[in-house]
Amino acid sequence: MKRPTIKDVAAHAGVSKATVSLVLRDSDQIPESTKARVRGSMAALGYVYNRRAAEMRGFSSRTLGLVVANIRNPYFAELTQAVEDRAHADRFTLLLGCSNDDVQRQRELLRTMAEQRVDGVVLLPANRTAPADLTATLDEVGMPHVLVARAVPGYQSNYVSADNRAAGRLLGEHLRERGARSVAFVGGVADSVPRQDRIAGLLAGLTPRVDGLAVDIPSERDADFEAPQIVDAVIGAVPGAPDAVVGYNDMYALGIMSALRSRGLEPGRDVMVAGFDNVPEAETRYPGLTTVDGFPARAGVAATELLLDALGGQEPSEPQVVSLEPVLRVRGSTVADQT
Amino acid sequence: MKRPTIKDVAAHAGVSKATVSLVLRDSDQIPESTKARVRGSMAALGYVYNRRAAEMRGFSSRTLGLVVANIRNPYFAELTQAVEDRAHADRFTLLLGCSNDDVQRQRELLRTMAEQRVDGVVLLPANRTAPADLTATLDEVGMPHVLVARAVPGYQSNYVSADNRAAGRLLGEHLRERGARSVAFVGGVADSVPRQDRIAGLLAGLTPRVDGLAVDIPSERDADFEAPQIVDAVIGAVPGAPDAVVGYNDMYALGIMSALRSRGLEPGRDVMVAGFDNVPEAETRYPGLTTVDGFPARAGVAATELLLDALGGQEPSEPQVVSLEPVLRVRGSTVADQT
DNA sequence: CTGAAAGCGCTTACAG
DNA sequence: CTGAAAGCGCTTACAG
Repeated sequence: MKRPTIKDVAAHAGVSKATVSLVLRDSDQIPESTKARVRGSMAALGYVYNRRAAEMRGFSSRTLGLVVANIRNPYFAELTQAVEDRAHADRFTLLLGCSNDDVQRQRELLRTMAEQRVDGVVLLPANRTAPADLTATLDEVGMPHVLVARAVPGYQSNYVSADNRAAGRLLGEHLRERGARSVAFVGGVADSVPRQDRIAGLLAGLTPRVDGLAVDIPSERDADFEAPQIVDAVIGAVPGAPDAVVGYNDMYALGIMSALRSRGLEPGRDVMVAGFDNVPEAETRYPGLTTVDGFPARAGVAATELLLDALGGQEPSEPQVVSLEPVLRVRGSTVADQT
Repeated sequence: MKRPTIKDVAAHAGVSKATVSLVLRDSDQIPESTKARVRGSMAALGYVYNRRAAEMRGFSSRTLGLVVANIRNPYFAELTQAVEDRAHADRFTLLLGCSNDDVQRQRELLRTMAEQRVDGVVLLPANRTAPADLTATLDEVGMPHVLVARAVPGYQSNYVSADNRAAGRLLGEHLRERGARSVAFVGGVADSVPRQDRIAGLLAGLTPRVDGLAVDIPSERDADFEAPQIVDAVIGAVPGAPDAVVGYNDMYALGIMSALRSRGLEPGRDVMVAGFDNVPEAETRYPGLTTVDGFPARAGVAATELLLDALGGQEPSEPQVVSLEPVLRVRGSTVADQT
């Protein structure tokens, strides 16, 4: 029941282990006749290459780690898919971990990945990750890495993200042009960097017409998309409804649209709604959701390529920062006669 | 720049490699004083345990593989998250692969996972997977595995899935009670087993009131949720609209709801809409989407536990089949006065 | 063109 | 209580 090794293959084919190893790498030192015989033995025995044994001779494990906060947000799912695609294209296998925005769990996952000897790791940090967490789990362990989507203030490293401030500004300017006078911001964890950046940009874009948020309702945990309670709060907090409700991301915004409708308010006509990310649903729902594209697939690809580059170089090079220029997608949720 | 090994730790602490190894496993043969000293050396050197080297002495890699068709469907995302959670609880790390419903790519992924020596694999098979594919990539390689969500006809193995036929029947009976006389079925790949089961169950539930589908529009690829074109076809094919449109899954159904609305038809009032899976959005959208709960998280947990059980046993035991009893969730998309 | 030997970083009997 | 030695499945110079 034990798995066959090159030793078994060698015995079966009547050659040495070294020859089998050379056949595995398709070396041109070995004549085709021998290769064919050895390959026949492999097939006959059901031999499977043990990459992890090979790795011990100094080879790369050809695995990358990906730790995400969760995978249920379509933005993260799309990013995950892109990282997997890009890694697969270079024949890397992906180890996946979901931290569920739990810093302790994130630490365990990063540690395990180091023990598994991944070549490097893409990290979408859990909310409230401290720089010291990453120093301990990444730097001290000498694991090449790149952060994506969420910065960790005070921690220097490779980093790929949409420019959240610019994204907020685009949305703010659009809402101002559409005549918004009071704007509510809903969802996201209070102290998260992307949230603060989005709000700061939004306010910059709204000025001078609006000089602050009418309502600002963060959520306890990031994947809490239970918009109904939130919308109650929004509507309750303002005399009449605000002109516009901006979700921390599209998932919140879509929830808000449904909640408004359940109260007889039509998004785009009675209240403007907008989000961030441009998840696929933002386009296909009716009315379409105005949002700022964060290019999750591009972010995933860019992060993976940054990581692969870092693996190539001997010297730990300067931290690279890639900022994706956001693009506004105007749809029916803010302009009633658009789809 | 090379990573420290137990040899380095041993030298630093003035003990033998064997002692370091015993400290790693927290053996009670070693006095606390020695342990403390050795651990101090580990910390000082930044030592990271090399699990893959340890594995070569016959240890498990403590990794599981998960290959899914894609991760963008929230059903699969939820299932993936559940598998990761359950694996993590037993201190297993997950290797993730996305086949994108490409059989060739699925084969590569399974092969890589075998080479990486995962202990076993959970597979959500790509559409059109042939039994021979799995025999070659799983059985001949001796890799413990469990299929989930989609059966591969003619292939015997551990299998976890919702009972799609029962799910279809529940929905069919519900639509019949609601007075449906013509029903369109939309989305999903034509020859997929779950699709055929859902339709068969649906028709059984609709009989005798309805004796066939008014329209049946499969999609080319599984993640094509572009409902607009599909809805055109649905509406174009029937004199007037059909009474009810059933999506192959909730993603199609949600797309249909939006598309209907964009044509001035209100789901639940003018046309009934229903789906399968009960993704989170089905509940939070307005109107809520009537659907049949397929319990993705439970399926993921059950599959992982089946796999972990199979790893424990020496003998390859009889294939286990777990069928999750579906539950109908009635919401506003078929009953206008419900939420 | 192919084989014998050393070594990757661990663990595990077996001595002492 | 701790060390020396063998071995897990590979690869890589080095001989022949």
